[in-house]
Amino acid sequence: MRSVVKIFKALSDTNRIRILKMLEQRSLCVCEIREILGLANSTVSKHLSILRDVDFILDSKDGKWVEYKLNKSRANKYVKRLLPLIHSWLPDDKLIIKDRKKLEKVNRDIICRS
Amino acid sequence: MRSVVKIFKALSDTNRIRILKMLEQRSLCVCEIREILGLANSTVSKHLSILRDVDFILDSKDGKWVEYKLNKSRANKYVKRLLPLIHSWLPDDKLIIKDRKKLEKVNRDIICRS
DNA sequence: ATTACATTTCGCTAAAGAACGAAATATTTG
DNA sequence: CAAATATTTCGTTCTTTAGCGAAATGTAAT
Repeated sequence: MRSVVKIFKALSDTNRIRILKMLEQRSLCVCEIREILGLANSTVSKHLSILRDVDFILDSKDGKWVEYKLNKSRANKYVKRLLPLIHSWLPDDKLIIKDRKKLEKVNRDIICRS
Repeated sequence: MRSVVKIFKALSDTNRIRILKMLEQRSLCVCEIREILGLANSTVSKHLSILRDVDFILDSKDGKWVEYKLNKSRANKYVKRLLPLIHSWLPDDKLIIKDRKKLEKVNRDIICRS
């Protein structure tokens, strides 16, 4: 029960949904996400830890960056079902489309100076 | 976007999940749910309005009671996908099983005196 | 090893959400 | 119509959560 509620809580925030939809396009580091969402680094890091805690995303080291990507492993029974649903939803959402446009131009070597 | 987040928010509360799982068994009025959850009438009513607002449940009049039931109409694209998932989840949850046991004995003609 | 820099943790503030009781609103039945 | 009762709305309190900046941590490259 606790874990189900926790999963839904993780999904009940606009910025976390935006993050998941961005990660459908490609892996991203914290500062790239910060740039697109327009939030503080610490806030983005918190959102990512919430998503990671319920197995929606995985992290790995890439040079000085931490790469975040969707967890497609199908190991978590809830994530396995919910990720495809989210993937199929919001195809025409203005905000999501705008995020994806920005995503095409973002280059972590340029924008990452905190 | 707003509606997706709202749907997930509606699902991110233990008592609302308990209500949905109870309604899988049968239709219920507010005071029956109040009895099983052990919450105030007004609190239960609020939870029900949140679930109804996102189309998870429907209400109808039955004598002096308002009957709540799951919305199985498949009209809402999000509800259509999520209700079956929730139905398949938590089959062994202690709390859910206990709720269902109580449900078998609950009689609205007896317990509904507020 | 020192510097640079990406990320996380910490402490705080402001907004949102869950809970209650009491008052208001039906609605049924005498 | 009046009394009874089921439900909703309102106002309040307490807890949780999102957000920030600053400090701490960790890693890479000079």
